[in-house]
Amino acid sequence: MKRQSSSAPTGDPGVPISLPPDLGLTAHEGVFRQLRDRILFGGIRPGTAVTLRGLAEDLGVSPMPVREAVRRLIAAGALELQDNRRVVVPPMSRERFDEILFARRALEPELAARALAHLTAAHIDAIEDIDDAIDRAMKGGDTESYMRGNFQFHFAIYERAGADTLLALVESIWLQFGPFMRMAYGRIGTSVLEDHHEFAIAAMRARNVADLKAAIDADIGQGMGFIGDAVLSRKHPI
Amino acid sequence: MKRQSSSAPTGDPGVPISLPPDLGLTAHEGVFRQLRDRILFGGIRPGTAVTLRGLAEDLGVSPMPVREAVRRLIAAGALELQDNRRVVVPPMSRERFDEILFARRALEPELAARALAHLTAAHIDAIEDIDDAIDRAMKGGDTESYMRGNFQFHFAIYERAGADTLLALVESIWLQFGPFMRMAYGRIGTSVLEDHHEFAIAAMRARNVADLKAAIDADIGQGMGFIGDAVLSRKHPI
DNA sequence: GTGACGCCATTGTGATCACAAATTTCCCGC
DNA sequence: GCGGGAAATTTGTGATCACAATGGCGTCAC
Repeated sequence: MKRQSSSAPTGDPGVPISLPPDLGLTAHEGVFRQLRDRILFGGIRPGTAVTLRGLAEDLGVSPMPVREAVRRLIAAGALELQDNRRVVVPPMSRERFDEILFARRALEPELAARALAHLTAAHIDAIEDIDDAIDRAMKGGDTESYMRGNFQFHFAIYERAGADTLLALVESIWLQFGPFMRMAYGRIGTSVLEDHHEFAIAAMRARNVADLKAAIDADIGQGMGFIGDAVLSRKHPI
Repeated sequence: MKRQSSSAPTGDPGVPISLPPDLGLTAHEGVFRQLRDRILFGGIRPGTAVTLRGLAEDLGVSPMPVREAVRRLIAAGALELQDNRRVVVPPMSRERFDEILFARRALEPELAARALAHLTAAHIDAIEDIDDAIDRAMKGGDTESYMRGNFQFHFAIYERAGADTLLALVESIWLQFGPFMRMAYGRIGTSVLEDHHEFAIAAMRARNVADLKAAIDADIGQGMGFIGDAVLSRKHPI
């Protein structure tokens, strides 16, 4: 599926700014991934409006592919279309936070369990490398790298389950609490975190399903507890 | 949010066919609901291609709002965009079916449990009315009404939980197995069904959370078992 | 100084046009 | 009769234009 001829009918040189040049995917798919990453890793603050034309200019495309990407993200719950037709990252509430926590604990340990049989030693080594990078980012206070690493750690496991339908549900959930991870880490810092990734890696090496599910569950509880404390304690929950 | 002026620039009378005249929602929202219902209640056979222009003509709008509605449904997993750019209802596989079953059992009993506290006697009466309608449809062999009733029964309960995030996940899941319900009932008929709705109603009246969760879980197991037997036993799974 | 009213820019929505890829159709050659 | 390739149609994708609604901003009255 090649990209269109990028004719750039206007007189300007037509240089896309932050979108990778081509890569053989459609414009709207590229915009979607770019936008998804921004949301997932805290690039968009909750409450601030996102405009189609603004994003289109940012990414060097027409508003059209942006519309489709935004529509997808709205369907995933990552963005919200307000009554005034403003598009924003929806605010977090105690109720919504609780639902997200429940869904994560209901789905992610199962996904990890299903992945275990398909994980080779090489896979586990790669996952441990990701965890090492997370540790370095944590020590260095690099919030962005920490969040990217944490996402990679979890999904490197989940992807091996070969359960795309469940994976899509979990991705949708991550998109909904992603923006608030950034807010939490920004407020408190990453140095105080102690995740349960080591336990998960040990359980994977030991091929122990119960321990792996417990480690993932504990990691979710710890991480979400941290976010919940930081975000929901505010007077104006935003 | 009013609809646009519907100028109908072509010479034809411009009569929308199956879309309700206005109702104060955007065209793309109307198309979305129409299309969602078709998918949910078996109006679109898996594997058959859905074209943007074709649907637009059917619904009396331009291809534009159809694009957005289709994009939303693709994001929800209800439709699939193949490599050849064809849009279809994705086929069912044993693996995907198993994931859907797991997700339903993980989320729906919880949703029912959370709804219980908010259910008034009047709500339960209304739900029982829906179940009566289901029984009539079942006796009469009216597959369409049965499916609509079954959907209404479950979501009349789930909606009262006030858990929109979880509800959206469950809606996405229903969209994915809906088309195959029709296939199953079409092959075997609705008369042999015996759901667990009565037990669920009794548990709601008794305010018994555990029984309600058990009834919903049993209903899911029975219904999905029926669909699985009918759909996955085919030589060509489609 | 302060409030309200009106004007203008911005924004999402929908329609139409253009284009390339894919599919179908049709015709010719064997 | 039957396969194969070229032409024509169909289809998704992207861009541009038009429009109504919303928000922002300045101005004027008091």
